Amino acid sequence: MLDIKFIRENTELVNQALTNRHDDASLEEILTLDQQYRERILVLEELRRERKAAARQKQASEEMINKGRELRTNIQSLEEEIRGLNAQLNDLLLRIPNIPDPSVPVGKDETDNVVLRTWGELPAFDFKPAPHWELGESLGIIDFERGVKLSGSRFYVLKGMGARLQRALITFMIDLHTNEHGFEEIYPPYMVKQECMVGSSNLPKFKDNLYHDEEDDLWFVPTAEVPLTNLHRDEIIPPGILPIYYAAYTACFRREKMSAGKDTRGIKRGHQFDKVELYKYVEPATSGEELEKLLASAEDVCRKLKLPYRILQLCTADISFASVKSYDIEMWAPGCSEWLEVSSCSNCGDFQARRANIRYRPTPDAKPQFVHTLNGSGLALPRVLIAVIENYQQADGSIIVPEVLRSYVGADVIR
RNA sequence: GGAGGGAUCGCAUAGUGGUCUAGUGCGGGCGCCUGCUAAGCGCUUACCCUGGGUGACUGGGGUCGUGGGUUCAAAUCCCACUCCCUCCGCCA
Repeated sequence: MLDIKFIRENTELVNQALTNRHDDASLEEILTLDQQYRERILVLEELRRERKAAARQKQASEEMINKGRELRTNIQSLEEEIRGLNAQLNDLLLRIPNIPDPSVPVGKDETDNVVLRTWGELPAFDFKPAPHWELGESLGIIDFERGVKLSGSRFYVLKGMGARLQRALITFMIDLHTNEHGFEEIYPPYMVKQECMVGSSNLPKFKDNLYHDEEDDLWFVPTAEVPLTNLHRDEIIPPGILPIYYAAYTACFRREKMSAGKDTRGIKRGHQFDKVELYKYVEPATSGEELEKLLASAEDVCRKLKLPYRILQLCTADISFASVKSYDIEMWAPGCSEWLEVSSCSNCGDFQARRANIRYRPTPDAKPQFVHTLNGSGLALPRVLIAVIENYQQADGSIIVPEVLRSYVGADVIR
């Protein structure tokens, strides 16, 4: 969420940001509401001051009681009006996206993202590389039909070495991030309360993409970013604690309403998938460099797996709602011959911190201020699984297990 | 799922309609005193919104788990919700 004061004082800048993002939200109504709200508050406070002063008198005369009745009526109707204004204002504010950093290229859609660099050699095969859905079925490690039988389209079952390979990847990633990159491992709930979804910017705008349990009003996390953001919701972090680095493995649940019909083949886009997520709470001045470090931590996974990848700088139209600046990591998948997004690393500035009310105290006697938060996948499992299967495939349909995974998998080759 | 108890400043607690402008103790901070790692004394101690002043500062309002309600007046009474505790039942 943006600071209403900031919007008030930098309306042009915010409007420009909305234009650059191709977001159709409007500030006009917000500014009108804000002005009304503040005018009414002033009147209300004066009435309350009168009531307070009167209530301090011990004895109440008939006259005072009558005057008090009148005050009460006025205060109540004013309070109701202000509540309404505030609710409207808040709802609109929650739908305004973050302002992109000036270094983010202005673009109209994802085709304006910029490839910053590419790492590794694209593998050369002396046979036609197969897509993972063919390899997965022939090796008996991915069962699409039974996934559909259990849960419908966009669900699949991993079997035997397929399940094991995924579990190996998860463990490998968490070990890497906790042992070498300074992250603390977190195992969070997969279902959270509504206010968590608001704090991490998933609600109200992206309701359609979330699973929701009606009976207990719990929301299924679409990413561990949600619980990790809310871990410190409504907290003031004491001096000397930041930066905080968290790594969490969770399943992720997405209805994929916005991507209906897209990527229905294989395991690229399911309703349920696994992900190792990296998350940082940092001091505002450091968030720029922390984003670069976050990206490096995620990249390290690709390098250790020896999988070719490239780094994209996302343009203004493609960075996520809460983001100031984002990089995507895409791995090469020779079977389906496309670059697969395996990670998106974002600096959210104080956007989520303001929504979730996460502050820190720079020094013991300083006023609390909002932290900056960053998130990035490290990495998303199904697509890494695809990349491993397709890049490490051999002519006979077997898959070589990447060196760093062998101790976890307990085999050199999956056949 | 059933029955009961509870949520007040960092911690512990007092407060059952106006004397609460929320007290006290501990802890924290600042200072004073003192010939000695102690003790004592004084002051101070959260957050949000909104105004004034260049500034050191300062005015107003709100917050006693959350949201409503009753009342001239609510920490206190009523309703709903959230969370915690105790007991019973069920349970991987």
